[in-house]
Amino acid sequence: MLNRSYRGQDCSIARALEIVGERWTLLIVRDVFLGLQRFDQLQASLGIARNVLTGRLRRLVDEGILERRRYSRHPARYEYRLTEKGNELILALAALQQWGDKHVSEKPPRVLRRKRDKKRVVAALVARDGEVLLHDELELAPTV
Amino acid sequence: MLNRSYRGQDCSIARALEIVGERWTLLIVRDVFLGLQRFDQLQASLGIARNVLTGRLRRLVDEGILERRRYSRHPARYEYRLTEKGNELILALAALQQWGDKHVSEKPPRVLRRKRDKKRVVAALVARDGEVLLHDELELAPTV
DNA sequence: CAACTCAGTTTCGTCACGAAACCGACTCCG
DNA sequence: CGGAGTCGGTTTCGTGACGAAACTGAGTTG
Repeated sequence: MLNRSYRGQDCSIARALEIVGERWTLLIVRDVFLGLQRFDQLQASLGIARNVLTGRLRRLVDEGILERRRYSRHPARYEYRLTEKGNELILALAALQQWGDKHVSEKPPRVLRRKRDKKRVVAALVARDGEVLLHDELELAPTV
Repeated sequence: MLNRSYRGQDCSIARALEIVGERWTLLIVRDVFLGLQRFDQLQASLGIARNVLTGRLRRLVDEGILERRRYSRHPARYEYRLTEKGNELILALAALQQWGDKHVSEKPPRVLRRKRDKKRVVAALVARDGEVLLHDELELAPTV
């Protein structure tokens, strides 16, 4: 996906995709969440071209999704961490993962768990009373 | 994003993004969910090049996310509907929207509501006991 | 019968991407 | 003390996806 904007779209989905909708970007966030934090680790894991990785990391840092921190001077070496803003993308990743598990993967290779007791965790749409909803009970309404 | 695959990635997120991670694709799904179902409506709403829209719609139909149905013969005219598989992407869209609402939009232009009582609905990560979780309580574990 | 609608297709130039080589600072090994 | 290796990139170059706009063809409307 290009970094071009979706001009004329007054929509949070479009705004979000302008930032994280480029090719590779969400996979980089996934890998950093999984613990890969250095340039060469990411490059090896993703098989992404190095110049493209450079660009994506720079963009993610500019947008406040990743934080670039030096873990060694002499020589200067850097690693990337998720910021709070970056961590909040986990929900979207989980939703995509669940959809992929159900519709395109044979066997889900990874599952999301609660650390405390290792019980499975799912992404869902919930009302304030805790009810989990299906799509036909939903509507997307403009705010007035 | 290109329609090229993320080769060598055994990951449902990557699998999902191979299908819906191309530029425009998720915005098309959003618009169809909002009720825009004809070629020219989508083209006008998105400002997408017509040849690109043609390709995206074809791909979405091939993948079973949209269904192309004739609503008029003489002249033959078609509209696009979400399949069940397509409807299940709403959760991922909602997650992206929420992230965009919080981090990049000034005022959320649209909200997700329960049809029945118009109460707000949110995407969240929930354990089986109904507890809503934050990212630091989560881990992504390989299935054995 | 001319203008308009709808759902595309064709053409063409540009720009983002992928591959691979290169670079500079530093460390490790013999 | 010299050569290989590591890390985090940058540079170069060819290809292919995209954007813009014109065109098409079947049918409808005034």
